Amino acid sequence: MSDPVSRLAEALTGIAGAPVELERPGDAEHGDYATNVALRLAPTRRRPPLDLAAEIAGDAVQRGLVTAAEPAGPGFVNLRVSDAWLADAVSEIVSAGTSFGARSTTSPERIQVEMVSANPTGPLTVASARNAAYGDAVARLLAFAGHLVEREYYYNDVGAQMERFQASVEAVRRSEAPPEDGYQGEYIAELAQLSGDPVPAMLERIEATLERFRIHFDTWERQTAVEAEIPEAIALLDTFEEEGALWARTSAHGDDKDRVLVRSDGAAGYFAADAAYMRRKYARGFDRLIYVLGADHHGYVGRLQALAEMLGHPRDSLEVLIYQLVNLIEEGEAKKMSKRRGDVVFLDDLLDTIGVDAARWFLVARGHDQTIDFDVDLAKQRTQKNPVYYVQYAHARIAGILRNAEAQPGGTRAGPLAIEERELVKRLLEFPAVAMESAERRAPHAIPNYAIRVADDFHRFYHHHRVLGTDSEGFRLALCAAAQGVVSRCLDLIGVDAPERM
RNA sequence: GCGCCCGUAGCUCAGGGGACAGAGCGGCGGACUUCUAAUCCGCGGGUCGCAGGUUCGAAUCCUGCCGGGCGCACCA
Repeated sequence: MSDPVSRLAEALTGIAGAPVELERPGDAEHGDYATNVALRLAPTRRRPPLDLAAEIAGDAVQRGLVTAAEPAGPGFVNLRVSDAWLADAVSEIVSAGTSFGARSTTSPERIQVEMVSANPTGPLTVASARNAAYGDAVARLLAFAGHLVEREYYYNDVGAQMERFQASVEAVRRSEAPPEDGYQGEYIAELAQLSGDPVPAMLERIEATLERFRIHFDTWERQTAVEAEIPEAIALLDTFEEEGALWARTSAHGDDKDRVLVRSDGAAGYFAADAAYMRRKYARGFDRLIYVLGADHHGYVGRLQALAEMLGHPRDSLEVLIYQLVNLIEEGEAKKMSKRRGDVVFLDDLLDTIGVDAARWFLVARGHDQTIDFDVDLAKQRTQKNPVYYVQYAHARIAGILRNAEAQPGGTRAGPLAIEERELVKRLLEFPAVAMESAERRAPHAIPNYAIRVADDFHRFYHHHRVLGTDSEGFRLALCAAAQGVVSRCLDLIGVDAPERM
């Protein structure tokens, strides 16, 4: 896939003889684009950077790639593109439509993203919501980049936690107090109204919440189904017996220590289920497995990678994406959330309060390596200040213009492009690189960040220039259409609506 | 003790080798006969935790230290 900027970079690469990356200088004096290729090349070419820069600049202008190019600073090449180049770029964005910036990968893979996977012992909390918002945004980015992505939810349908949960519901049904270490909360009482196993009902509720959060899971995997295949998995592993237990020699594959597969009491350990589950995933034909886990699970990375290797798969075909936790702030103090204690914020409550758009934006807009302090009381206020509305507003404004337009986008412009027009076009042209890097780094927060910049440039353009009824109407309509496409794509990549009206 | 993450403006955070470090919020002051003022414009605000190192160049990479968060089960 190509776009105007990467084609320019490729052409310059041909001139320089080394990969050229174009950046947008912070200072307008430095032109539209700049490259540091001369600085990088200087040591190996044994020439002063500025000489090289001058040479590259000269060639670039001579070959008509840019209208101006000059060496600058310690050895940058500053480039200026023509209005015509930018206008052509706008048409290209418009005609590319929804595929602008898409399919950036050169090697499409079949990828499974396993995320959320919260035990069905209660409604989803804001902690799981971050997992969901982050994991789904990564999944969307990967799909946009050209991969085949499936989302999976894994849950325990047996085990101590589940028994406690079921016993808690049973207790309420018998009008008794919940067991010690049991679960409390209104939802337990609600489940007690129904008959039978509360687990399927809880799962239905979780799925409904996730769908409301605009996340659709392709598959749901149960622990019992996975556990049935433990023997097949163990057969593939390097194991040894010690003190009556069966161990996997994960330490030979980079893990800190070996892991128990079968306990001395004969019961299968959790790691055995991990192994069986992973074997099953690979057997289903995925090229890449992505696990989305909270920071409290970062200790799993080593053992999961070891497992992948022991099962005969490349270590890097398995990725564990770790995001930092969401802290609840109450009266200025961080509290660890506990579902059993009941001091949690449920995702549904958050959505009732601030809505899906603000919630998804809020949870994905900061880096996943950054801990989020979630202040319940501030959530509602914060929503009014949420930049998501700033971005959505840009989209709605454009929709309004296009609604009122009688002419079709495209066509000529009158006179030279205004500074606001040039800035907006260049901003839109950044999108393919932003989307690609965001996908490759599994860093979806770059998208909302970029979307703010686009909205910024659009609002500025809007304020300074009228679209309809001007001599440049055709071009400006195309520019609006291009901006609308990029904004709506950005919002879609993080699961936020792009409203036609606000 | 060991491992992972974080420390950038009053607050919340971007920036992950390049040219004077950015945004939002908050503060102050301006702009609506207009395609949506949920907008725009201006002002103020920073020893990029500390100390070394690598480099032509470090907020960015390396080492150590300080501070904060999260983990280190034959639990699930």
